[in-house]
Amino acid sequence: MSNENIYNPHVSVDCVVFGFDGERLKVLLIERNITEQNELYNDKKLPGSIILQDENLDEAASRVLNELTGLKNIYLSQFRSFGGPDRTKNPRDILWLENTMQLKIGRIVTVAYVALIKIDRKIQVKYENTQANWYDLNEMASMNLAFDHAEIIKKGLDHIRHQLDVEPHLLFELLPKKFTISQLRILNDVVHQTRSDVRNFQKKVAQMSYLVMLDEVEDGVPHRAARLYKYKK
Amino acid sequence: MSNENIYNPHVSVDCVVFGFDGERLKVLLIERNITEQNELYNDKKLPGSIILQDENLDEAASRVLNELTGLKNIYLSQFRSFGGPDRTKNPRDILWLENTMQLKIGRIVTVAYVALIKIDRKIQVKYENTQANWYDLNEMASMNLAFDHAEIIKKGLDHIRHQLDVEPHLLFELLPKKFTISQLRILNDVVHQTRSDVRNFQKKVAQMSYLVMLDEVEDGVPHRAARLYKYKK
DNA sequence: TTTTATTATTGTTTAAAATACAATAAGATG
DNA sequence: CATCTTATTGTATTTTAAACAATAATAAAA
Repeated sequence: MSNENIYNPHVSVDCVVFGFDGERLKVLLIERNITEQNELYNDKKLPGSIILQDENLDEAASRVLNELTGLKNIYLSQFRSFGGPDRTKNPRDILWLENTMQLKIGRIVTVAYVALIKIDRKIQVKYENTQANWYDLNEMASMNLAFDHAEIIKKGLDHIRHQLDVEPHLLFELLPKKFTISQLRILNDVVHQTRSDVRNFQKKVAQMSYLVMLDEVEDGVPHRAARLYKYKK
Repeated sequence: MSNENIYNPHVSVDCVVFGFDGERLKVLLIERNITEQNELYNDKKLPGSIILQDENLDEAASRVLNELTGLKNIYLSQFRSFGGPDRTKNPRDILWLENTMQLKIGRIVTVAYVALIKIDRKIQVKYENTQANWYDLNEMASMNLAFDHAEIIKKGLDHIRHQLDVEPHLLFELLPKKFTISQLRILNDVVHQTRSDVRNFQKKVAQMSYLVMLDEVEDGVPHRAARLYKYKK
């Protein structure tokens, strides 16, 4: 079809965008509505799409994430590709793809990216009928996800856990600009699946020269307010 | 062309296979001979090729590596994809692809794999005109490599360095079945780009319950022979 | 104002791991 | 037997990680 000149329908990108709500890790998903035999069916998918012919993979990921969520200047990092011949075999997915893309779709190899962002960033959808929302990672099991997106999310989570071991500074991408040491500790524990000691954690933090204590405390808590810090590399 | 039914000419796999010769890390490359305007031109490429339509990525990597090197039962692990629209723009590469594949080739996204193997494994090429050899990683800079294979090798090396931090047991894939502690230490230093202390390393080794001391010593050295060990998980 | 409840903040002791450092033993060769 | 080369081994020190609880600050309730 004519779109083949613009799109490369054999390769796509998908973005696994993580956020942190103060207690748990969340992932950003797009609502998908499919009418199948006059029944409205609703499920979720990762922000992703096929690439353009004249576009490298990183550019494609940034573009697609922006088109579907309005997010800009997000540091996306490629972590894995998924390309089994069966990943585009679900009739519901095929139907949706052909409706959305106006293209005959065969096998698609997708290149997956992860990003860590502050959960309060504004999500602004550009197309009607599209909606993007944060979902709890613990609820993935009971959620209807398109294609092999459940597997992609799981692998993405594995990847950031490793990545945050290697580059601990990336943690601060998930926190608000001003945060308390408790927030940092809870996030750290969620990511590493540990329960760290409050005093020992404080000691570690004291050695982080890139952590700047502010002259402010948190607001709106019904008890003693904690001091705020910011990250400065 | 008719091969499109069998091959998926938009996606390929490439294998970065590492070996260790006792002193340095090596990578396995395929010789490539191209006749260009009656001039014979010689360079190297990674073992890799486009995938089949009905084949997942891991299977494709195993198949292609076997076809080009005779290696079987190699643990290949995917580490990154490369898909810039310019990666198949070199006329020499285009010519070679179309001659070899009998296909009109456009843009190809390649999914790259790494493997660690014992350098004494038999390499047996199945096609005439093809040859596979080990090359020193330190000589990459002065070597003619096809496509973006220089970059892929560099990223592959980065990847195994990280991977070996996380799973140190993978080191033993690179050593012969029986090895000395010196060999293990030198390999470890090459991989981590360190110079470890002989005594401290011995101490670490003593705690590795999966290292079995054999009742044998190395052979053919013009000085005191070192004891041999084997790895047993 | 006082009491109560809730979370914030802070040190010390002990155990484990990493580092620095060199003398002696074993075997090969002439 | 003397010499050369590499293998093998221990101790002291520093650094890092882990275990463990009392007091301070503030908000809310009495």
